[in-house]
Amino acid sequence: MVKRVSLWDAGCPVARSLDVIGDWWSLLIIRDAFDGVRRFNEFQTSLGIAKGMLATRLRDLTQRGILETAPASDGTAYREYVLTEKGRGLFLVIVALRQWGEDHLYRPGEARSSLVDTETGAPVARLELHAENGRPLGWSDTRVQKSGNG
Amino acid sequence: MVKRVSLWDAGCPVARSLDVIGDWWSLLIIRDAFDGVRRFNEFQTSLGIAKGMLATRLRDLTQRGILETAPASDGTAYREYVLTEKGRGLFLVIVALRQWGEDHLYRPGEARSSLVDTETGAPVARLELHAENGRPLGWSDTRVQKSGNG
DNA sequence: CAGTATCCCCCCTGATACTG
DNA sequence: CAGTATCAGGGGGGATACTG
Repeated sequence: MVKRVSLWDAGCPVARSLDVIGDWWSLLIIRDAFDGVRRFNEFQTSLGIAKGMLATRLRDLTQRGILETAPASDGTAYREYVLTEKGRGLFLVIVALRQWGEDHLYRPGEARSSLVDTETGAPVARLELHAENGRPLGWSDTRVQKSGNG
Repeated sequence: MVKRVSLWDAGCPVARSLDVIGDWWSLLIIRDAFDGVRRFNEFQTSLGIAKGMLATRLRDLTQRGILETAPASDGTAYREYVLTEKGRGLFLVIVALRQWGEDHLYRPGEARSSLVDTETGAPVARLELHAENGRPLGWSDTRVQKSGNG
């Protein structure tokens, strides 16, 4: 972000997404937002981020339509930061990152958080890609069809 | 990466993943690798990245077990960079980023690449989260169960 | 609590030149 | 082609102080 080189115009949705949220802090802020964090100070202590950086990131994410501010729910004069619908659309990105981390970045038995179905308390099913007809698809079963850059 | 602050130890798989691939260039390199890019120069021209940066990133990703080098398939003395199984595990992260970009970052009719089923040529199905029993799950139907930091 | 303002360093990143 | 080496800059990012 505030990118020296922008791949926005490359015609690849992956690059364009990264242009918007592809920096270290943004996705962590968004992750916290999904976990119910709403206040400036909550983000700050949760992430250990410098206040100035946090203010900048919060402002950027708001300008990009990923967060929006709302009056504080506790009646104080402060703002709260909540995900917009566009921001909530990033849920699967977070889930995919979580799944990969669980798969490849932990030693067996090492403590970690997990995502569960609120209704049953059971872990959610693994994320999978499918074809139109429901057939499971691996990376080698797909191809990027270019109308611009892939 | 080469992070001043590391959230590796926070017990959150999302943070740990971002610690490994959470910078601008890494995911773009990985995206290219999924698209069949293998050679140093291919990456360089495809991304417009500086050679020094590319060399560093390639080395980092290799050290982290996401890429590995192989002898050039054309018989030259050079190396090729290919995804390991761990690297291929990032497929769904790329797909999720692509889907979000398509959903929220393009004007109607704007040219962009898309992911299709090689066998049928049809676009892949939308990525979705499900419960153990197959019920579709939205972000509000889930909860992060902490055993560490969420 | 929720920021803004300031200072400052370091490293990310690009550009260029050089080597095998 | 596939890198390595070196230089230079800009801004990401932390720390601290200040304000409402």
